[in-house]
Amino acid sequence: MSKDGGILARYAMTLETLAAAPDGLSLMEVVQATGLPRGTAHRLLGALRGIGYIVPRDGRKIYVLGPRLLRLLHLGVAPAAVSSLVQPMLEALVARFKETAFVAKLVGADVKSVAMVVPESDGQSFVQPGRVMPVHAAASAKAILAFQDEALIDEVLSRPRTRYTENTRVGEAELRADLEQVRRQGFALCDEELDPGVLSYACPVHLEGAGVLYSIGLVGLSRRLGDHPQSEVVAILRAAAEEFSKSLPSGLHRPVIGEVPAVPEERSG
Amino acid sequence: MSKDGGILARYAMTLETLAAAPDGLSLMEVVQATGLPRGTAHRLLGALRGIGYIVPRDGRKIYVLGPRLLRLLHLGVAPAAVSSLVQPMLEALVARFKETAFVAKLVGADVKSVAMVVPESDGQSFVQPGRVMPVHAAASAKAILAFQDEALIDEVLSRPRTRYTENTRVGEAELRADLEQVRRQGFALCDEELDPGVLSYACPVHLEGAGVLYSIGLVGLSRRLGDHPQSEVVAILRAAAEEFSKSLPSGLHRPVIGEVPAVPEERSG
DNA sequence: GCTGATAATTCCGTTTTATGGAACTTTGTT
DNA sequence: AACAAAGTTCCATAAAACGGAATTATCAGC
Repeated sequence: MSKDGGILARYAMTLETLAAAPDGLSLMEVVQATGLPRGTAHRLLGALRGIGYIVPRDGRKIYVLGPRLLRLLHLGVAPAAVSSLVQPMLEALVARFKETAFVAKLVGADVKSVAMVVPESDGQSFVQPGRVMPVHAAASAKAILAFQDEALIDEVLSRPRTRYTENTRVGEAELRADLEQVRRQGFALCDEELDPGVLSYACPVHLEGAGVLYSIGLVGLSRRLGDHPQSEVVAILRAAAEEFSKSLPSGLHRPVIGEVPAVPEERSG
Repeated sequence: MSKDGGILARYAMTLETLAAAPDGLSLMEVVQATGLPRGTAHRLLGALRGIGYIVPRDGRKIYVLGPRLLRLLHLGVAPAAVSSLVQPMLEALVARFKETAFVAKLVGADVKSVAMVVPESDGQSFVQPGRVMPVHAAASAKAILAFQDEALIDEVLSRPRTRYTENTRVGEAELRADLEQVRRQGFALCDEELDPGVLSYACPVHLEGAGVLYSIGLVGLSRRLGDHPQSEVVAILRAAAEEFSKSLPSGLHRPVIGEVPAVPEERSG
């Protein structure tokens, strides 16, 4: 059977066929579109479903691209690519709070700031997109890390931590508690943990089906930013995160509502 | 030795390992990160490279995610997601020409309009969002189709074609010549081929490494739109296409050389 | 340039898995 | 209920993956 590509060629073809179909495809539609034999197409779809690259929609016979693939694609996108998307949102935040607004992204096991807008009033505080945020002392990093899987969290927490200020939290148990709190509350807060006198908030950006890869936040002097009620800041950041999420090429064609019951069947073996 | 996942599990693992490494990984790094045997990892990387999912960087021994994955991302993006992005650009075009401006996207083997802005003066429009543009009689469709691969062009040209006006081109040879001209000139022009008295221009949007999936164009009455010199219309549409391309999340992680200036300490959180 | 270590690549006999046509089961329709 | 169409399972055959070992390329340091 050796056509041109290798064994993966037909998987890739199948994925692209599904990607091109806004509402998903049934087995027979895939067969027609790809020219694969029925049994073969069925097996390929099963294998793709097995690794979460595609997902059955609604009932069980219509397939769409799945969350795992979406996440992979997001991870692969260069940070700079999103900066133009979020610029207007960040500017709106700055206009609202007169503080620096920024977006951070998970890159490998680091969290990097990828876009930032600074209020005109304090021009001295310049921006360094690409800066790696310390995971234990930056709200932006905690907001993202809290929603990663255990393996990544373990890896991150196994690294050495600098005590930047007397507020910096360096104990592993402390930090795990922080992350738990972030998960519960839906936002992260760093109060002079990185720089003295500086306060920062960050909200995770939940990508539909792809988990959390970005956070959006505010930084400013505790004296000023602290004047705003926490609930107000968080509410507005949450709204911005939601808007950001929607503006990203997140959603695949159809909302993947149903949960993915990870590896439901493993029979016949 | 069939572990839990299927045969694809290790490919997925490899892709995710690479996705987590913005600067790419060598074979041995992949081996270390995944625990795969050397020979196996080498073979997997070769297969992934064979289908364009990963790409060797610089020399030949560092692998990063490839353009074909990026294309998958764009294909999977719901058309509505881009409309907010292009709205400002379309409005600028409308302000400039006082004609309807729109963006079309390749969806499967069809070209659909996904966003448009109509000049206030005339409430009438010739394009509605979601409308499938006939591939043989719409500049927007030709601008996209011209840059697809032969298989897709063949498929599209094998379908029946309606003769909308006496200018409509239905002959296969004619249409192939049209596409060739689009490739040469970098834009498509339909002069009363779809609706009598209506002229339309469209330029392809070239996505970095992902080919052409969108076009951006103008439609209007021949009498009015025809008054503008073709070179002027095309130049401005080209500029808009370029701007659009840059605003999209194109670009996978790049062989960025000037990496992390590693600023010692600065404020932020 | 020589040399020694490390990474990359190729080899190849063995074993596992994919393959796809056909048979079978489920689903949906008149 | 009967029929048609889609979905699923079966299975002998053929093909490809497998991975350890051997080979070649790459690159230090001398």
